[in-house]
This record gives sequence, C-alpha cells and structure tokens, in this order.
Amino acid sequence: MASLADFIEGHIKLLFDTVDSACSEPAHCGPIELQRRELAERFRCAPSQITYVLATRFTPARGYLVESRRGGGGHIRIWRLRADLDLDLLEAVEARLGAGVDPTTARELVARLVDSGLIRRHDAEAALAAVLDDDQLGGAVGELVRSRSLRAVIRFLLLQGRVDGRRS
Amino acid sequence: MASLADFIEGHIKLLFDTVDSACSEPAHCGPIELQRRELAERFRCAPSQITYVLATRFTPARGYLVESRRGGGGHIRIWRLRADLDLDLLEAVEARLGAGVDPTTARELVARLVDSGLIRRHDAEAALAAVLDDDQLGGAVGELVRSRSLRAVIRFLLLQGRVDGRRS
DNA sequence: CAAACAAAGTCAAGAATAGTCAGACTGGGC
DNA sequence: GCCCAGTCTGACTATTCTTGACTTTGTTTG
Repeated sequence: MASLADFIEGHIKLLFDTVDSACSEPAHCGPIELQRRELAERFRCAPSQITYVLATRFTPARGYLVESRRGGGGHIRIWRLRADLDLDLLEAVEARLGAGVDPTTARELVARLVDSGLIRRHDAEAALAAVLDDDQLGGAVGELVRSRSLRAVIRFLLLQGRVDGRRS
Repeated sequence: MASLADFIEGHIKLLFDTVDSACSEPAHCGPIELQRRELAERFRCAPSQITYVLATRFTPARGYLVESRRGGGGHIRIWRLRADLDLDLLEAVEARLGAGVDPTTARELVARLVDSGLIRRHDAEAALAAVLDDDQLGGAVGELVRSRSLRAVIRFLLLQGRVDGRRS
C-alpha cells in the first residue's frame, strides 16, 4: 500500500505536469509554489510531514531544488533541475552555502562551477563582483550575507542562466 | 509432500497469472506487489518465511527480480524477466550494482550488455550519458547515485525496453 | 518599537515495515 | 535409526513513515 508520503509526492509531481503543459519548454519552466500548512490540511497530516516528503523525495539527487520562506505569507518553492546538472557539485555548493562562506570559499566555489562548465566565466565574475563587492562586511554577519547572495546568484545561473556549451 | 514454501510459491505465481490475464502482452506486464506481513498472516507463518521463499524460489536464475521497501507502507515488488535474458549476466550486473559502482565499472557493465545483444548501443549510450554525465561525480555519494540510476536504467531496458534482434 | 500572530524548520520518539542469521525442526534416502 | 538438505522460526537489526513539542523567522497590528 502506498504511504501518505507517496501520495503527497505524487500530488506535487502532478503540479509540475500542470505547469509543463502550460509551458513551451518544460526544462525551463519556473518553480511551483505551495504552502506547507495548506498542503498538510489537504492531506490531514502534520505539517512536518510535508517537510519530510520534500527532504526525502525532492532532493538534488532526484533533480529538485527547494526553497522556502517562513512567517506570514510564507511558502515553499520547488524547481526541477536541468537534466544535465552535476548533482554532486550542486550538493557540495548547497552544503557549503548553508553554513555561510568567507570570500575565499566563495571564490573557490565559483571557480569550480566555471571549471565544470556549468556557468560562464563572464557570469561568474559578475556574480562574484556583486557578492564580494563590499568585503568590509566582517564577521558572522558578512558570512551570512555573502552566503545568501551567492546562493541566490548561483541558483539563478544554474536554473535559468545560459550554459557555455563546452564542458571540460 | 508439498511444504509451506511450495504453497506460498504457488500463491505468488497465481498472482502473476491474474496480472497476465489482464494484460495484452504478458512479457511486458508490470510487477506484482505484496506485503510480507500480510502474506505471512494469510499463511500463518513467520514473516521471515516469506523472505525465505523469495530468496529460494524467485531468484534471477529462475527468472524473477525482487525489490522491496521497509518502513510504513513497505512492500515487495516482483518482476518476471523476459524469457530470452542472459541470467548469468543479469546476476552479475545485479551483484555489482548492489555495492555501488565507479564510472569504469559502469562502462564495463553496459559494454557487456551491448556485446550480449541485450540492449542497443544507442540505448546504452543514452543510459551512460544520463548516469555518468561527466566523471566529476566523486566519493561514496557519487557511487551510490550512479549505482541507483544505472540499476534503474538497466532494469528499464531489460524489462520493458526494446531489444536489438542480433544476439551474439 | 513591541507584542501578537502566522508561517516554516528541527528533532526525537514511536510505529510499521522488511532483512538477517543462527539454530531448531522435518522428511526422505541410506 | 541416522544424516543431510531443505524448511521454518524468533530475536535482533535496519529502514521508512508519522506525529508532536519546541524553535526560528517573517509579517501585521497596536
């Protein structure tokens, strides 16, 4: 018998199908958006069950990226990744960004992305310029700001950005 | 005298007959699905007895493939293999995939499958491209992802995929 | 600005499965 | 009757799902 988690997974994937049918190029369709509380009510389960499904079924290894916001009007956004992404690399980047990064680490990460051909050097430099710009920011706050900006930029580049055809 | 194991074996094979009669092309019918606990209750035996039957009667050598999931909503799925499969080869593939594979091994396995005529070169290349992407995947995580993806692809090709007529 | 409200996240406990493995049991061949 | 291969069980382990109490983050209101 399928578990509740299976049903929720199926429901979310149906949402993607709906988006796809209204989008000329499925690989580049935007994210789907949902509310944890609303979905939990629909399936009559604990909200943390939704978190569980997202954490186990919509991982980078399975081709998804999840982003969320708390507070009033909070939401959860899910992207489907391009098929040709290097998942280990993406996971490494995500893991490191989660903790907060110093300028050196940021440069290393972006260099890896360029080396792997995932983003163009030109775009990478733009990203770094935008992110590192004020290295005046010191301490934990600076780390956090940098980490968040960099994550946003990298996500943008990976998900919507154009890719240099040459792969190393 | 027929043992309990024989009865359970017979029961499972009956399930396949049921599926077949509802399927136009028996060779390509999907798997049957059951629950170890449920079956054990029906036959009033220890659950591990079911495991025993599966391990001794539904082996690749006898033309079956078994897959399972633990936890709530857990289940056991059984496929019947196509008659023309090279069982030794399949067992070798299964054994190796179980442990996780490095890129080289993955290539060797797929090459063997192509050589034996079990899958088409074109399909094989697609599979490898999807699985290996480029060899940047490193470490245990990479091995696992590769192993799982490759197993899924190969199972698909062997069980439902079309076969190149030429056998070596 | 502070307090109240409204999300989402974290984590650990518990339930529901399935797997493993050593040892007991059984039935047929000798 | 004895032995061996095959059968069967039970205790223990591993995995997956589900929930609930508590925390964190963001918004709105007074």
